[in-house]
Amino acid sequence: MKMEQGMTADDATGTTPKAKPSRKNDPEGTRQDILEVATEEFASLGFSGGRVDAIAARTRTTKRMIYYYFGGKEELYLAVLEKVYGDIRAIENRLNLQNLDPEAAIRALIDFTFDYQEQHEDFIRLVSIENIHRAEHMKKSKAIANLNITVIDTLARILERGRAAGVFKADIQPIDLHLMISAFCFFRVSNRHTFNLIFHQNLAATDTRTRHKRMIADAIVSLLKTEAAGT
Amino acid sequence: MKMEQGMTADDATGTTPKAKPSRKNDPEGTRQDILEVATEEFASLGFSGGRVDAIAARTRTTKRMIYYYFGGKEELYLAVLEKVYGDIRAIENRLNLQNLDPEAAIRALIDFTFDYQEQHEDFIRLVSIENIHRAEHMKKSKAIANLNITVIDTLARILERGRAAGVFKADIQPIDLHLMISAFCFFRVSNRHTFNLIFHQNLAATDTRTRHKRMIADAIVSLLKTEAAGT
DNA sequence: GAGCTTTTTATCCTGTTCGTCCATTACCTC
DNA sequence: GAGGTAATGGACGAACAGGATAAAAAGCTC
Repeated sequence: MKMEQGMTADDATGTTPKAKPSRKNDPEGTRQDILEVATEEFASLGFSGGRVDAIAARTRTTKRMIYYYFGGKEELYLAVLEKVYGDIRAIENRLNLQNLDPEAAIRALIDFTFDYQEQHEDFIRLVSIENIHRAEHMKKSKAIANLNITVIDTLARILERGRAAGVFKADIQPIDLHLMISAFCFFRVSNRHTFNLIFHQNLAATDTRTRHKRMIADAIVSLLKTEAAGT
Repeated sequence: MKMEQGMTADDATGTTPKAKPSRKNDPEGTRQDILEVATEEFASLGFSGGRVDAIAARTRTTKRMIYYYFGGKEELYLAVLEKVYGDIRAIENRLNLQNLDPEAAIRALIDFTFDYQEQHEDFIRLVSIENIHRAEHMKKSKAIANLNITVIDTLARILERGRAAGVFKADIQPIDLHLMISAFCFFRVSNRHTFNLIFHQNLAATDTRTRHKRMIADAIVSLLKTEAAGT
């Protein structure tokens, strides 16, 4: 005979008179708990590879609660995506680079992007995963569509100041610049495993990291300072 | 009553006297057929998302053949990986850039990389997928480990010539340079979907493509020509 | 064409996986 | 504390997915 949770000592016919465990309701807590575990699961195994049962098992609650709070596997995955995107945008929006001189501002922005991507592998993985799915889940998200994107604006202002000051000569669009910066920082993390395997390098090593950070910053800055050559 | 394949006209009790279809054996053909369909399936849906049954259905043969020729889902996936990696390396190895002047050689290499990635989305997707799996499948592949990688060597020689000629002043390692080029070309394709969605751009558009190609080439070249600034 | 191996087809099996049903307990309001 | 709503737990089910079994046809060698 098993001692069930929720039984009172009186109910128990066994010889272990335990105090009633007495369940505590914690809606917001369970929600967060599920969301955190789900983030790890999906970031680690992808949407198809992630298992609802596995998530439930590592939660302090049960699978039923996932469906109660999120509706289903896909909605849970979407909630995860919205959370991680919300996080990075929130931080980006707090960046204040307008009191630095243009080159310093660009370097600071690259510095931030580089470090953030390096430290948030889960984010990188989730974005990669979502691209494998051709962003089909993200397309359904109103939260992500309404995210306030300030990086492009920030970049535009820096570029403008740089051109006005005569330091930046190249005619580069803010979005393209953002793409170039993101590409490098992202790729180092996202493609780390195959790259390490094929080229016998360790992209996670500290010295490699600092070298790469300087390289991408130098590349961007020298691009901006160089007059367009024309093709 | 159904008319079954393999029935002779005599066996058929129906009124349609068909000639015996008579099966043809085509081992290599079947193998290739499976491999091609599997490439599409895995590139499109990932390893976990890809379905053995779905592959079999789009093949002119049956699921049993997949197990007969490849052993299982994972081995089939590995065969796909080995094929696409083999393809790109084979082409890379045929590049001949040593009779171009250093800058032209670098630009030609970037041109090739850019176009290849742009045109082989399946390759990009499979590499992304494999990175989500932390390259655990690739690690098991002897074929990929033994691939002859010449890009780094090619780059090293170009850099050397450039430095000797006094055109390239920066002290950049070949692998790092390859990383930077790959990162940009790869990211444009791999992260196309989320990028388009968030920044309302179309990274697949032709004008965007040519603009980006020039930008990455300019960035690399100006990096190489610039003296290291130091931090 | 006999005998053997290779290639192919059709059917079945078992564990997994997402999702649901139903009952129970906590919490809040009056 | 009565009664209603929110939150929770555990077990069940139906579809699916990877793989295995058995047997037959094709092709090769002598």
